[in-house]
Amino acid sequence: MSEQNFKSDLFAQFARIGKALSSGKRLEMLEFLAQGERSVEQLARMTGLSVANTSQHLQQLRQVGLVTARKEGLYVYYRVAGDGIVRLLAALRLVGEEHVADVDRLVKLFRDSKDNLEPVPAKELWQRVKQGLVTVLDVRPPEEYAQGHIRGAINVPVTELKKRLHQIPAGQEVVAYCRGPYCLLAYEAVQVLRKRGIKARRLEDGYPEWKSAGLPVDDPSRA
Amino acid sequence: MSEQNFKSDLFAQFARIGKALSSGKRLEMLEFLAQGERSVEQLARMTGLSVANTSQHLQQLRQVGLVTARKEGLYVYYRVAGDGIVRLLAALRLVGEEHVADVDRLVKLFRDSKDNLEPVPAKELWQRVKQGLVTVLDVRPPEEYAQGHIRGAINVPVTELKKRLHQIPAGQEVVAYCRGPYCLLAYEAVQVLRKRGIKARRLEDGYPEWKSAGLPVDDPSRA
DNA sequence: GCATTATTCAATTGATTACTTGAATAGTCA
DNA sequence: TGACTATTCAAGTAATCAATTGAATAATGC
Repeated sequence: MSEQNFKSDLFAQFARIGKALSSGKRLEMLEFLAQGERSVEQLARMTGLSVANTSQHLQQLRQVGLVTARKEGLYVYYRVAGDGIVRLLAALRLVGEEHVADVDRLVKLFRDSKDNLEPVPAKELWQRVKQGLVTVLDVRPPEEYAQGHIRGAINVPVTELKKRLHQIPAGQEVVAYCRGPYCLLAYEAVQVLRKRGIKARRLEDGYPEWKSAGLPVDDPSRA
Repeated sequence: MSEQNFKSDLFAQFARIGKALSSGKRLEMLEFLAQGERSVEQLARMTGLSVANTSQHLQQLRQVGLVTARKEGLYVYYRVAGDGIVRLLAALRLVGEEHVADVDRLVKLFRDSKDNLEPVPAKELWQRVKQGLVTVLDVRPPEEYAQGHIRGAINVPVTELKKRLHQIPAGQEVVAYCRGPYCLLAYEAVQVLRKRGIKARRLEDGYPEWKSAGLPVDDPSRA
């Protein structure tokens, strides 16, 4: 095989991955799947697409190896194929934020409409967790928490936060996190906590980024 | 703006970048541009596309901010918009190698057909350069060398290597590098050097990856 | 001004894509 | 077994994309 053929064949393969990333709906699905596995119906509900359409998008993702599927009973559960995919999505996000004006505009609009004070970078958080200085609060739904979470985090979904405030250890700063940098759950949680006089900040990114950075997690599927 | 709208708008923007990466020819161009700036005609020759077609691909890349253009006289020179793009390409390559069976097959075929002994990782190379233990050899054409190269590297294009062997310091190991992990120039150089009894290896990646990793370069455009 | 050159624009072609609809498959539960 | 469910498949439509072709821009040198 000549170098020219090798190269164009190879780039054609990489382009298949690019094509899989060329749909906003597929990106949404990937981001959701980065939390843990999901059935087709869950993904359809979440993206607002028809089930058949969702299934077809998932098969495109599967064909290029970005997700894998597992059948259990009537349900087919999809999950991202590895941490490399989360890192690819992060690189895509970074390029978007740096070079696409519209992304910058949207993110600014989003951040300005929220309380964006003091997001905590992942590494700083882990330092402080090791020293026992901080309570890590996972505000995602219990199903997502159950599929893996930051080591030592406690789970109080944002929907139940007001009722379950007593579960938050007093006298210590709280850092809340959720699905990723564009997930609103942690913003909400921080607002709720601060209104009640609890010192609270949010993690800069979310669980998938934490995990793909190799930071400590509790992941029952690997235990 | 509701969270749902925000998210779909945002992912639609990221999808535009994915779409730009969904063509093998565009990926080839990006990889070539990662070496330094290039005119439209150079890129057309290099990809085997017509000039008009090349121009249109470049405009797609420009629209999503992956490349920028600069006009000088009759020529328009394109370049990648930042190091983040090189890292995005690297993440794409990694996912391809890990999850796409065809990529793995192609790469194996390619590597097996070449002498692939002992590629040197970038960080190891820089350790040894600092200690003065190794000669770094840039075997790309002088134009590419002139646009930036590994700090301290000497430039002998692979085409002239046999004639200019005397320029290689004797008694010291040589590490050759070129454009990237799928570039053949360094393989060739290693073969030539070894045939003449010079201890030689190749760098694992190429110049763009070295630079985007923040390792030291000599880059006249920043001087 | 005029010819030349690099690049871009505009219109056209055939191929590919997203989504819908309705039917087929495979597994569960009574 | 038969009713029911989640998922996938297959066919059709409208929209989008890659590449070609020929003309239009802009910069250079005479």
